[in-house]
Amino acid sequence: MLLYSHIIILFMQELISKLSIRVNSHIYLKDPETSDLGKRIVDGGIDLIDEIGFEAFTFRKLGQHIKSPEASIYRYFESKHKLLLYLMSWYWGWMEYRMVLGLTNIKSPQERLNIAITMLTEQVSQDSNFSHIDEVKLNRIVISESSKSYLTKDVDHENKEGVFSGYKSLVARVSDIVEEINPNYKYRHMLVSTVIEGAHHQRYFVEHLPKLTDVVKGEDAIVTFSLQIMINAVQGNE
Amino acid sequence: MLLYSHIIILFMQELISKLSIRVNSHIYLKDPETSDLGKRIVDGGIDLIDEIGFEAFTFRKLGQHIKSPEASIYRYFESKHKLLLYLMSWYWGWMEYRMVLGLTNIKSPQERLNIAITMLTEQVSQDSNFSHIDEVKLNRIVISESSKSYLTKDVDHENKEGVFSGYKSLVARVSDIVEEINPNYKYRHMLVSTVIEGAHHQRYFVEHLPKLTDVVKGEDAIVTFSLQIMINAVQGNE
DNA sequence: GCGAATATAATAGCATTACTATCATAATTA
DNA sequence: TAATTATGATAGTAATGCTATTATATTCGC
Repeated sequence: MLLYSHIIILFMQELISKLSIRVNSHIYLKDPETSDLGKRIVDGGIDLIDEIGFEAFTFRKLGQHIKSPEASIYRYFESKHKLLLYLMSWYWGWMEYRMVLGLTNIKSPQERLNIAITMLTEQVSQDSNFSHIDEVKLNRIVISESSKSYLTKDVDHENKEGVFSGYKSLVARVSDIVEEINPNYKYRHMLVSTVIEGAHHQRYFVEHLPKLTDVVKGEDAIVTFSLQIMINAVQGNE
Repeated sequence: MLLYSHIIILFMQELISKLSIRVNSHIYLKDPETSDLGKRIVDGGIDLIDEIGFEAFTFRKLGQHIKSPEASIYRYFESKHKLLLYLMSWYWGWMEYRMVLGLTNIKSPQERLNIAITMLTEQVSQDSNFSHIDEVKLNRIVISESSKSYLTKDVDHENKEGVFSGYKSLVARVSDIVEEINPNYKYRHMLVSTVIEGAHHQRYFVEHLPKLTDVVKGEDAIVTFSLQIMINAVQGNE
């Protein structure tokens, strides 16, 4: 029986490794998943943004990094901002995928919420199922750069094109679990997006502005804190 | 008696209007409060960043806006990033000042926490006490640009110079109230910074990504939500 | 296997940005 | 009134954020 489920898991992994995360086509000019250069742009982009930060990152530098001309990169992405949107969108798509898998067959909504929030707020480790992308570096980029993907004057236009739908869909999915537990709670989307964004900020603060956070020995304080906030809010008396 | 306190308030306002918010001297090359041009740079900067956003904002455009040469602005601030730091630092200094005033003579720590969180999360209205700065516009800038002031590769260095001390001191002050109410709560700094940042993000979402938040008729949902999170966490059973 | 289409490389160029430098003139201060 | 200091006017430079052009690979249909 144990062996049998093990085989199923292997089969699923085989299946998953051939799947790719779908990213809204308005983000790119040419789908980077369809070519070797495209993948090198994405991988190299993750590498370089993680290393030097989004402000210092340029397509010229990326070109040097992956040994391809700057102009070739522009055939895939209009601007570095669009590349960032691509990375964020890929990340949320990947997260949602993992979450759906992690929640299958879990009946209790309380347990589902626990799993979802833990997944969203814990430190990410490498996922071998999605070949070429380094999820650990990507997670660091999400932590320090994701706000910049929507805090711009183009948000409204980009939002209309659906570039944030991956994130919104994830938030909606978790909010639905909250609703299942307590249909009277009025702020479920607020709660979920606050906890997700909050956890990212706190991870950044731990590294760079420790006075703004709390480090507790022997536990992942950010996960514990996030779970507490969620549970207290959903089961709250008000 | 009522008239007497009214006179005291007028006297205090008179006093305050002559005070100015102290900003860490590492942020500027020359204190903008000391000259007419300096004030025009700050005011015009607030105006223009609010209008076109921080990405599109340049010192050349600011020069045209305030009808002074670009090079003159560089005598006050090294870069537009430093100007942003200045604005954020001023804002937090102003907030802390208002908070201290708003909390004087309030004994109950619960009530103090309520007042502090309401102040920090509600929509800002014009404060005539601090002459030349438009606090409403500045609050919009804090909402949409403040994350960019620390999400850079220079954080650690800038943090060492004390550039973020205004924000940290405010967070510490509110965290102290939390400690007063429940000294066993382990995550007070996390809680406070999450709620402040979270409220800003939620205000942004209401305008631009409404699917990520909840709008409730007849109340300021962001303030209510923030207060609930605080109270639940501090009085939480865990 | 060959020609046609398509993708990439190599190179150039151009307007804007992010500054720095210089010098003249105005305002302040000793 | 001279000396200092602040501002204005103007220039210049390296890097950024692109677009364009042409040449060379690579892939695809037949």
